[in-house]
Amino acid sequence: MAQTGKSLLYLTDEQLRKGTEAMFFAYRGFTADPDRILQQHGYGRAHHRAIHFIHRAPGTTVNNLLSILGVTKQSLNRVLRALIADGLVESRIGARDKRERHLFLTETGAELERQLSDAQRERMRAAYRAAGPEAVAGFRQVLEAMMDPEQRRHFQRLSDRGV
Amino acid sequence: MAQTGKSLLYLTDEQLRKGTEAMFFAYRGFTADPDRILQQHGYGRAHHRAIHFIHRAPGTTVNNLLSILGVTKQSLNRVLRALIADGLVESRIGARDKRERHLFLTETGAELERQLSDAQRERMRAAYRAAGPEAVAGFRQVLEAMMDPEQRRHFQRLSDRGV
DNA sequence: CTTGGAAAGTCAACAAGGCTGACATAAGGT
DNA sequence: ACCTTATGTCAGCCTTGTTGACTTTCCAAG
Repeated sequence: MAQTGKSLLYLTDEQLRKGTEAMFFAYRGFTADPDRILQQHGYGRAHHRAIHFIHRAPGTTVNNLLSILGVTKQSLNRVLRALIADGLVESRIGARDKRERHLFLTETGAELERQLSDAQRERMRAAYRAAGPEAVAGFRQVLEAMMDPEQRRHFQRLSDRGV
Repeated sequence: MAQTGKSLLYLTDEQLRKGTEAMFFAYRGFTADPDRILQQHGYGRAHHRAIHFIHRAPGTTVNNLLSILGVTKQSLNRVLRALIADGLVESRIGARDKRERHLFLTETGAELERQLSDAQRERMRAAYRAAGPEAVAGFRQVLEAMMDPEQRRHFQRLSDRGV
């Protein structure tokens, strides 16, 4: 908005490189806490992602989850099979379209989700608090601009439900 | 700075959840371009990381690289072996301490590094430009606050050399 | 000068989680 | 009746992470 007349020093290669390195190191921190919890349960990040988005969009179909996660159905299926077998996820046959499976977290699944999101939220909260509200707004703006259009659609669709 | 009297609405669980999802989707975009290039060369992200940090800190030792990347030496060694065999990385025995290997990019390695960082930088530049300088400052603040202390030390040490 | 320990490399084995390809089943739509 | 879609599953492969065990090289302290 008010950037046009300003210095463009923030677009130097050096600044951009710092941004990429910050992303790299921050993402490691971002996943560190959940990773520890998941390991105790014999799960990995793939399970976390499935659990997270099933929690966020209960009753989502497998196909929808596939397009959010951007993996193959074989890959997702392996993860879902484990979560269903362990009683964390329930798969219900669709009422209208009986080919579809609608996915839900069981109480056990919701419990693990809570553990994982609590841990991740705490780090996020600390970072947010340390940086302040304006920084957080900027953080989100840049991240959103960095997404591929399809990913941005998913992100915004999820946000719209939640706000 | 000026946040103390402000609304704390930016620290709600909903805002924090959006932050985590933004990180997830943005990181996918962040790695998408280099991933495509790497695939053409038969490499993966592990190779990219090695190449990036060898470029950033030419002559770094294997041990130093290990602690930046946070993987095991066996894992890194596999990657380095391939890069050395393919003539992208050169490993020179230390002058002072001959046990150490100092790592450098060859001209071929530097060429690939340029390709990769050009691609990644273009996406970063577009995101930065779209978001504006204040947003970028906030972006970096939040990311830095999200890092583990050890990762932050690495990040800052690299930044200090470069600025 | 010997010896302990650090730095590095290597081999083997394993697991997670991506991928492709092929195929089966069920059910909706034309 | 036929085609397509949604899902699941089997088999096999790759990358990249892990642990454990072992060797070689070499600095440095005793």
